[in-house]
Amino acid sequence: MHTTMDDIARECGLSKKTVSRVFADSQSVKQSTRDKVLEAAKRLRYEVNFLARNFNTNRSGFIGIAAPMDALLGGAYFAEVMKGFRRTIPEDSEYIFALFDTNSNSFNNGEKLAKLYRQRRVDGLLAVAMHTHDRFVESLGQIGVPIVVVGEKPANPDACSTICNDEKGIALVCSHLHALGHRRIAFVEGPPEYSSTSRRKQAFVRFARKHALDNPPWYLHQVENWARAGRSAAMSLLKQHPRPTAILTSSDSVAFGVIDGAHALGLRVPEDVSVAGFDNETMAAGYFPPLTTVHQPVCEIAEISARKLLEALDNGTLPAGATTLDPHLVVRESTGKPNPPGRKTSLAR
Amino acid sequence: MHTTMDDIARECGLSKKTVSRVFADSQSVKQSTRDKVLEAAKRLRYEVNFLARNFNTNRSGFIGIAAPMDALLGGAYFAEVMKGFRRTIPEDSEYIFALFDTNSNSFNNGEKLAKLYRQRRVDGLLAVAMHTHDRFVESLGQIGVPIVVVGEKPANPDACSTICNDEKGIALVCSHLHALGHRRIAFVEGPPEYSSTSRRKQAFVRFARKHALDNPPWYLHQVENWARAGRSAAMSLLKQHPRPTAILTSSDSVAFGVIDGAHALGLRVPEDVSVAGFDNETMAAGYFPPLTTVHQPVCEIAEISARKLLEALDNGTLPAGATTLDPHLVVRESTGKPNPPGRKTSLAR
DNA sequence: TTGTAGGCGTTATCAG
DNA sequence: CTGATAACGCCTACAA
Repeated sequence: MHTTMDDIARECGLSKKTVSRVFADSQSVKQSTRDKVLEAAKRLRYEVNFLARNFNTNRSGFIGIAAPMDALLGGAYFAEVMKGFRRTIPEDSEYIFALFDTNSNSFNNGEKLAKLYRQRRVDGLLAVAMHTHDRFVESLGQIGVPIVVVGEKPANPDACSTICNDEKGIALVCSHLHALGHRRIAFVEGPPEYSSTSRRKQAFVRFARKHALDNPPWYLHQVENWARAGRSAAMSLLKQHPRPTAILTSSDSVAFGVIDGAHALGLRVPEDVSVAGFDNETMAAGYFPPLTTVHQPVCEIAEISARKLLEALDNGTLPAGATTLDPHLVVRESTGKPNPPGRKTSLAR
Repeated sequence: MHTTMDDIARECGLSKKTVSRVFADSQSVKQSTRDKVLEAAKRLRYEVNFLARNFNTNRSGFIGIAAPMDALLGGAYFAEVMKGFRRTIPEDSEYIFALFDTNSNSFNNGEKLAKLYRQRRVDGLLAVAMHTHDRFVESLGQIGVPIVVVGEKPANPDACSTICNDEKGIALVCSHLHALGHRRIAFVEGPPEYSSTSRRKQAFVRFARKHALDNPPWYLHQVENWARAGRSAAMSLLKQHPRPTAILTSSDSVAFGVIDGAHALGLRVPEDVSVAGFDNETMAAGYFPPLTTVHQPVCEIAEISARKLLEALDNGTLPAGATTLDPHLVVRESTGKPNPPGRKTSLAR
């Protein structure tokens, strides 16, 4: 059927093993022999049979990308992540990417992923946008699958992950708002399915304590889902007295909603209330007003994750714990000085 | 190292083959034997070694998705396509998706894809957003790789593809504009890298001829790239005399630019000029004004493509030619009646 | 319903 | 630098 190494060997009057060496790129082959083999291979249209090679080496050559596809696939986040992956593991490398949806039933308990590994269908895994309730990292750690969690931090401290320094990010925005004169800053926290959400809230709480902000408990608001949740959160926050002069959110998506909510109440952003987000999503720059936010180095996070995995596939050992990358502040037009206390706001009119 | 069928066989006092039958889901195994095997497998944490199975069956179990990743990954189009794929080839099927970037150097000449197949790394291929200059379909047809082109139509009429009925789509918008009273309709054509672009233009030209529209040659405009190209096209079109009363584009992206261009000239849409697009992108509904456009059944196109591939993987034969799905018109606010001839337009003021 | 023998195409071992 | 022989773990014949 297909040409095999045997055919090439016979054609060249060599042993199978020598032919094998040529394609395995081993050094110990005379140049003339190598040329002869390559010529014959070209002539007979020979290609290495990876099914056989993989069987032999016990490696599939596939790297799995595990992610909640429905939520991620249309977004810029995943596009950036993939850019980072592909930059580090290029098309012409020995690896190919395989896609797995973590939202499928069997995934969360780790069953499916454990199978993937025991069945030798993937050599390693990159887990993107892992949810806090996803259990596969634990299941896999036990069987020794190389897995790197991208952008989130699993509960298990030994798990290998690469994340953005959320504490620093929050400190950056908070300091920015504080410097502008804000002392009543509210925080709208997204859903707890991502580990970053709670890290960001905790960082905010620390900042508030440290700088003795005038923050009553109801300035902390947790919202259910991304879409529109920020809007209602803002409306309830902004009806309170005293009203916060700035609202910080754990994600841009929520911040967009907060801005809408403020507008719905007849408040101007940033004149009446400043709003800041986190993530620097594509829409952030084009929003009205353009959103002040924290930029996560998503592409770099992906690159580093992929590099760690590649090294693990070579060495057999994965560095434990989280690598942390610094974000930076992007100041746009949604934040400004708070209204002087005496001045009427548009809401009061 | 890993548990093998031999271990299970020994454990159960059976032959390897019987164990094999259990996992190959063959009927001819006594229930009690089957149970014994499954129990032992569970106890010893046995999983079939797919590397061995694949080697033996000469199938990888991977379906390749070939696409220009940079251009597609952030967009709603790819998300829809993947939704269709995953619906038809679910997570728990025997197949896994592998990703390939058609923009990589080696791809266009078909070398890389042919290799993928000859090396047995993929069983079949789904080509998304194939460019007209991509040559891989031809190269692959020759070696008999099952490949389905999704959403575009390759030059080779024997190639298997699933596309939207562009002729019908154009006829729908054109009729809509014609019924509103438009007789001077211009067409802005996107870049020729997608086969759909030229089909749409040709359909427009046919309509214009058939209905004897008053269309001078300069009403046809080809633009280089999607972003901002529509804008300048509109500005040059709308400065001509007589001015078109409606502008149709071969894609929404271009239509957005056209609207911007009209606005930049101080023209109102649709009062001074109607604008219609094609694709019904996510942004279309939220644009100002909301865009009248043609909705492509992208998800269904992907589903049908995947189904055809699956059948080919079973039967060994791929249906030749293109399957065509009907689009439908989505009338929004960017189209309206043309200005009565005598009335001054805002441009003339 | 179950078992035996052999082969799939590569790489590993160890010898020359 | 090259070669003979033996794995690797499963599946396909065919036989019992």
